[in-house]
Amino acid sequence: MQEAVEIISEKGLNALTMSTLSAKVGVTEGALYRHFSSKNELIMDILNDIFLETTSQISEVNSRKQPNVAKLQKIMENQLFLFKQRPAIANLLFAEEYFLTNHDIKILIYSIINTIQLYIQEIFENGKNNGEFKQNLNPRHISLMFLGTIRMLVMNWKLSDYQWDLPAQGKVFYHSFLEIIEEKNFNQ
Amino acid sequence: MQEAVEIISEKGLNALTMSTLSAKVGVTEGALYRHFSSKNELIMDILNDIFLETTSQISEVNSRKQPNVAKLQKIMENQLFLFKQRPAIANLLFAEEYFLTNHDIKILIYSIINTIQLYIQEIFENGKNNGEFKQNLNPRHISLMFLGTIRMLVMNWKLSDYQWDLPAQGKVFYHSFLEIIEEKNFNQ
DNA sequence: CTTTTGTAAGTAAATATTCACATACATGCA
DNA sequence: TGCATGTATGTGAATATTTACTTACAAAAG
Repeated sequence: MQEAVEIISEKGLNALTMSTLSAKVGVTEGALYRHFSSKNELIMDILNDIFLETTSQISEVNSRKQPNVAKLQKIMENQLFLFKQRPAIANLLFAEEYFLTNHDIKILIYSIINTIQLYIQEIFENGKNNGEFKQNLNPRHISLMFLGTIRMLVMNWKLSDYQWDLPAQGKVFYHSFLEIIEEKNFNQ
Repeated sequence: MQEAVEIISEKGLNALTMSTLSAKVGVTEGALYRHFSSKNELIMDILNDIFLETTSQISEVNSRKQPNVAKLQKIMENQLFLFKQRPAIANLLFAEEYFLTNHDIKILIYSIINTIQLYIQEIFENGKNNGEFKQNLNPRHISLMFLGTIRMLVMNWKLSDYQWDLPAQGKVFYHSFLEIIEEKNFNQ
């Protein structure tokens, strides 16, 4: 699974075939089928790992005793750092198109993104009740905008051939984002 | 090219092969090569059409004598309507992952998205100078957020199997978006 | 009679998956 | 300790299918 993630990170989803994977691992293709009943199962196992890793990271941040503004920043930071370290994660999470014909994988990606979105929505709800964020925010909408911004950032990053630092740019964007959603009169 | 777009709309990018296309058009595969030297050329020709169509639509809106708030709404409306009518356009524009290994196509997609982004950035700049939008907006950042929101919306729509109306939801989102960027004291 | 457009039948390479067979290793039993 | 047995893991070769693309030849059209 690690080697598969590496292939995707380096050469994209299309490059992940049972042949290239077996070559990279150093076994024959048949050996792979001792551990995964199909290529789809392999991909779904990887996605499940990403699911666990991402959600545990987010829920850890979520449980902290911090302002919601700080939580949000930390989540964005973590996520972009993850993408920087292992671009395959972004490749997989942003590849609905690729798995259009594969129902199970599509559903899995959907539930991952959905779960993340709900976590973030919760932060916006709390921050709104808190008085940290403006009262006219729609938590659901703003959480989707937040994720959309991250996605757009990652897309630009990929299309630029990873020429600039993703987490650093993320920070800049986060401040722009905060600028428009934060309640200025808020005092801790 | 029309038939190709239809295949992508109905069954996704993976379903577009020279074989399926020739069957749909009603000719042999060889005949396709009388008109397109390669599959990549076919895709790039389609992308170029989308480029022209989209940018001409946007620049038409841009040239109107309207508040920038209205321009922005019209552009979002047009774009989502386009995606609704021909989902292939969204499939193609949001498939960087798919074309990761194909440099020319990647560049083309990049330049399309970039051009659109710049158009929108201009609207934000004008609206800011105008007093329509808040003065603390970063036009570049906010335009990417705007596009990211559209993209997220389309992604959710696709993952939901097109079960809800994209332009209608877009309208709702646009109002949420406006809520946070609009200068409330602005009078035409 | 030359150019365009088509066909029919091929190509080689790549794809995921399967098969019969081999090896390694741990466990249980004499 | 020595041997048998079962299970996990590997090999190597083959499978059928699909892929983009090509080629030799024919009709059609200006």
